[in-house]
Amino acid sequence: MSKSGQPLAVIDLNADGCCAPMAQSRIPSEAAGTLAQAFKALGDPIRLQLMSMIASAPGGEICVCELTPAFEISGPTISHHLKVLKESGLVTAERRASWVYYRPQPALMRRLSLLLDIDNQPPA
Amino acid sequence: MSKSGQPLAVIDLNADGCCAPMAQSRIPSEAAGTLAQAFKALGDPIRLQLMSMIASAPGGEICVCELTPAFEISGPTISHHLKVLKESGLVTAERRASWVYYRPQPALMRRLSLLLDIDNQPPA
DNA sequence: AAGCGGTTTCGATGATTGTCGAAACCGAGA
DNA sequence: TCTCGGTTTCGACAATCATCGAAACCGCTT
Repeated sequence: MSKSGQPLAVIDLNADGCCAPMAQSRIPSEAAGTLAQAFKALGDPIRLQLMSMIASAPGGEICVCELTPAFEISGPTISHHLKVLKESGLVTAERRASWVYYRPQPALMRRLSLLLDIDNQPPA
Repeated sequence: MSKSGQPLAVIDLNADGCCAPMAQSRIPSEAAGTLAQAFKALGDPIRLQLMSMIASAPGGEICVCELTPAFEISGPTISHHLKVLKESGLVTAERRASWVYYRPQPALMRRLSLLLDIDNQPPA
C-alpha cells in the first residue's frame, strides 16, 4: 500500500461493497451502520486505551486480569467496555481456565484504517 | 522529524506524544480523550456518511446545501452533526455569501488512520 | 429597509450510555 | 461437594445524545 510504497493494485471491496478510503467515495448507507458501530466503540477514552492495550499485547493477547487493574474504574465497567468492543467486531475473547483473554481482530482494524487513509489516492 | 537522534523512520510523534499505531504501544491516557472524541464523532452513521461526503468532495469542499438533501433528517439535525464533526477537529467550515462549505482536516484523518494501521510494524 | 433562502441556535423530549454494587456464573482445587 | 478467585450479568441512576420545530441569524437582492 501507499505506506510501503507498493501500490495495492485494486481496492478490495468486501461484502458490504465498502472499504475504499472515504476520500475516494461516499460510504454507502448500508455499510455506514456497521462501520459507525466500530468507530463508536473506539469513541470512549477507556475503550480506546483498552483497545490499544489489546492490540499491542505481546503474544497477541492479554488477560482481563491485566486490563482491570490498569484503570480506576470497577471490574464490571471494564467488562462492559470489553463487551462493547467485542460486539463491534474489533476484538475476540477466549476463556482459558479462570481467565479470559482478548485479542484484536486485524481485519476490521485494517478496514477502518484504510477508510481514513486520505493518502491512498485513486488509480490514475 | 524526531528531536532525538533516534531514527524514527516512519512514526512521527506529535505534541501529545502519540500517534504511533496502537498495535505498537499503548495510547497514553492524556491523548486518549482527544482521540476518542474524534472516533466518537465518526461513531454515528449519519456523521460517518457526512464525513465521507466531505472527504470525497471534488474540489476539496462541499456545501451544506448539498449535504442536507442527501439525508432524510431535518436541517437542524444535519447542522448539529456537522458541529460535532467540526468540534472534533475532523472538518472545518467556511461561510461564503449565504452558503457554508465544509472541508476535511487531513492531519487528524491521517493520525487516526495510522493509529489503526496494524500493518505498520515497529522499526527493527 | 424589507423580504428571502440558507444555516445555525434554542428548548424540549425520548433514547442511549457510563458507571456502580450486588448477584450470578464458571473453572479449579481442597 | 464446597469454597474461592476471576469474570460477567443484572438493576438502577445520572448524564449525554439524536432528533425535532420554532426562532434567530446572516448575506443577498429588490
